[in-house]
Amino acid sequence: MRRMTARPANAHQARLLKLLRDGGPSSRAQLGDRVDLSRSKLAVEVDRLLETGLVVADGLAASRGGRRSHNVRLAPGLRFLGVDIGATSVDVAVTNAELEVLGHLNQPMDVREGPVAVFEQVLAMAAKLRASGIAEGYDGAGIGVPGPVRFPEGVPVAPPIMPGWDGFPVREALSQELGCPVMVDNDVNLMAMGEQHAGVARSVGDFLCIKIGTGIGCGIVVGGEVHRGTTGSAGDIGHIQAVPDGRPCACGNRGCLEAHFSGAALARDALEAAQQGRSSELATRLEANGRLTAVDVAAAAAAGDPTALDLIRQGGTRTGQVIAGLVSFFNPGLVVIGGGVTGLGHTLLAAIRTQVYRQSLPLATGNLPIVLGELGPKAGVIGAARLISDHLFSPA
Amino acid sequence: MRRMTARPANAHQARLLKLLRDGGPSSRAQLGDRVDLSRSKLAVEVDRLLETGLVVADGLAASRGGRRSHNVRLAPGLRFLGVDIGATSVDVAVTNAELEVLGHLNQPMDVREGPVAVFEQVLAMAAKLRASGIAEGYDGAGIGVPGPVRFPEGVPVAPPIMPGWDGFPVREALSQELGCPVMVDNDVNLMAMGEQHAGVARSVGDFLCIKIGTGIGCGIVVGGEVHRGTTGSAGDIGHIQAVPDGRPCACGNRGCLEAHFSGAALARDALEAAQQGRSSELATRLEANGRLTAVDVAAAAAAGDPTALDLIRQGGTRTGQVIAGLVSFFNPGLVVIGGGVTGLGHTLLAAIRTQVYRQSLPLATGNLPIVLGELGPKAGVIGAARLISDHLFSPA
DNA sequence: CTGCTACGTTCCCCTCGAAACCAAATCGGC
DNA sequence: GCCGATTTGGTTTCGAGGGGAACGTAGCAG
Repeated sequence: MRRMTARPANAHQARLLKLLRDGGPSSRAQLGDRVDLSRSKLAVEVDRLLETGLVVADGLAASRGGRRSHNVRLAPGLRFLGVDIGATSVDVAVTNAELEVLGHLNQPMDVREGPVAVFEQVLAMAAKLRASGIAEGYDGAGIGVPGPVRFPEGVPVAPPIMPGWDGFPVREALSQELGCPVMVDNDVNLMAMGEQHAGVARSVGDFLCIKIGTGIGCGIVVGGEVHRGTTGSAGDIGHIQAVPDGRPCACGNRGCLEAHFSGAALARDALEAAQQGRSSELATRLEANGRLTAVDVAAAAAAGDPTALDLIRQGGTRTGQVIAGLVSFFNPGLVVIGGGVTGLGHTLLAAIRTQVYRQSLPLATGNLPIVLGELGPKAGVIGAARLISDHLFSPA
Repeated sequence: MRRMTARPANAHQARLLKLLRDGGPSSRAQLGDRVDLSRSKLAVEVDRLLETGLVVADGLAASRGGRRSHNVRLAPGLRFLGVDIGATSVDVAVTNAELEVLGHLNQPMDVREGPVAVFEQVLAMAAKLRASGIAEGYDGAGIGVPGPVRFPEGVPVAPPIMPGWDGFPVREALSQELGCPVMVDNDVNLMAMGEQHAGVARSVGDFLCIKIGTGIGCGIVVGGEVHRGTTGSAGDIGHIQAVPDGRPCACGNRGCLEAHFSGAALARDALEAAQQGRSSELATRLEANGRLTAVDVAAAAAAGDPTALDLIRQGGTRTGQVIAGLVSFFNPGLVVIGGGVTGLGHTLLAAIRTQVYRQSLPLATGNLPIVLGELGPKAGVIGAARLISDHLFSPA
């Protein structure tokens, strides 16, 4: 099929496209309720969108006591690619224009293999999804990388855990390969956008989204918009000091949060506990798999292993200490916990909550929900799709 | 004279008023360069503003090679009152419409005496300024209080250091007394607005403004706008844990930044040092005045007293630790240090800088100026005047 | 006096919003 | 079951408002 060529001609059309994306098929009347336009102007702009093909008629809606309305919807053939590059795995998904996930693949992969190898993988996965029949092509792609990004250019800058990517023109390269527009952002920001679009953070203006995976980061949403900071490194909380004179960290300092709690730190701690004979549960799993990850700790904790539970609680407490500071500072309306360690579930959440509620000001915590993300691994790819759709659904 | 009765009728007029406020007297052509309006529309709106009396003709400008332009300016008789209520003193200033300070008074006062007593004081100071002839009346007033504020209503909420103020209708009460519109905000936010308007933070979109006075707080500016948080307590960093299991704090926790460094903590430490005979310089000053404040420590440090220098350095290091975390999280383009302890000057600044540059990520600190505010005690009152002018120069 | 430049105003056309108007469905009464 | 009242959705008409360009005006330089 023909790929998306048109772009909204003005802010009104952009607004309408986003309403159709977020609200699904709608009548002109429904659109009119949500946008500040006269009915005549609205009709004109909808007609123009129909002409471009971005929007198509979608039949008559059921009557609600009067004349039935003619629904319109976004072109059903539009397809966005959402890519979430983690430290140790890649997620690729295809969505329609309403950002519903039509297909989703995950593959282990080491980001340190560099952009060329990773892109090969991503392109193969995108091709596989296309081959499965859910997409005839891609109208745009969003991609998240585990490090700071110079957002306007779509280029990673000084990413600690993916040194080979520094300055690599991710946006340009991927756009060339895929033949469609591409936007790049930090993976944590995309997770925040995902939970904002389709998860627990719907209708919350200011919130924090803590992603605990191999590393640890924080998406910051202010007034509905992602805050990226002056150099694109906002939310990089992994190297905030959690323990004075604590463990040495790869960054050169001591006591960084990430050195004390993260997927990587947890795996190290679990290994140590197993080898020192402090946990038979973990030792068994080590013997079975030859290595230990956060998943093993989660399983051991679920089986009631006290050492595993302790590791999780301690990590949660450390994380909670840092979050408590951020909550006092930022006064968010919601804190979302997500990322690979969500499997640790409510043990982790409870430890974090306890610490935050104890340490932050009552005024800031009084009405502050601290919850797990509800989209899991889909948050990142949905956020990525949302990123590119926000871009494409804006005036050219 | 007649007080300001008119308000801008639309967003264009609001924009023009703000341009005249920030840029001083201007010609229609100059305004046209800074606003996206046709020359015809611009002329119409300027004429309407002239009719309302908010704007007046200001003679002809010098020629720049062609026809001379007719300047316009904001009504010269407009007067704003800026009030900055600190924990231990009150600042009151009068500005013209361009927010230039025409008169400024400061008086010691304990905020814990409650709103009624403080208001009496403030009104007396406002009357004194008016009596001096610089104002015939006030067109609006901005007021800063040292605690969280429910911004839309202008009411303090659960302020720790001013318990008698909780829920007191500051905005309404003051508006009644002064007979003009009033806006209320946290004092730290106003300091940030002041430095943004007329100080070091001009033209910086994202910055932090750390105010170290009796307590310690932080104004957060995102995209040029003050971030107040969900419950108005954003920036309340005084109770972030700086020292695990550190000193007990009035808030019930231990190791809060404010318990280890602030005007109050510094005075306590200085007293202890003097009494323990660790500093003859401080002991002399204690004997002379019967008490010690941050000013004494500054003087002792200036005289080379090692204990005083040590106290400042240690405080700066503690503060720097917390700021380092905030910088990693927020990635600002500038950090401004202000408040009562600015007298400690570069000793303090150096300690803060050292700590932040050591602990934060290079990407976040690489191009990050950390500077002292340049407006001193005027920052708060200018910010207050700016707050009310922003309000009055917006469509009703 | 004659260009030249900059400033301000006038005129025309297009856009947009509000309201009247037209169309299509349900509901209720007989 | 028919018919009008009611409700909801969509279209047309009309007038105010705003942008662009042409035009008029005021100062400077030679």
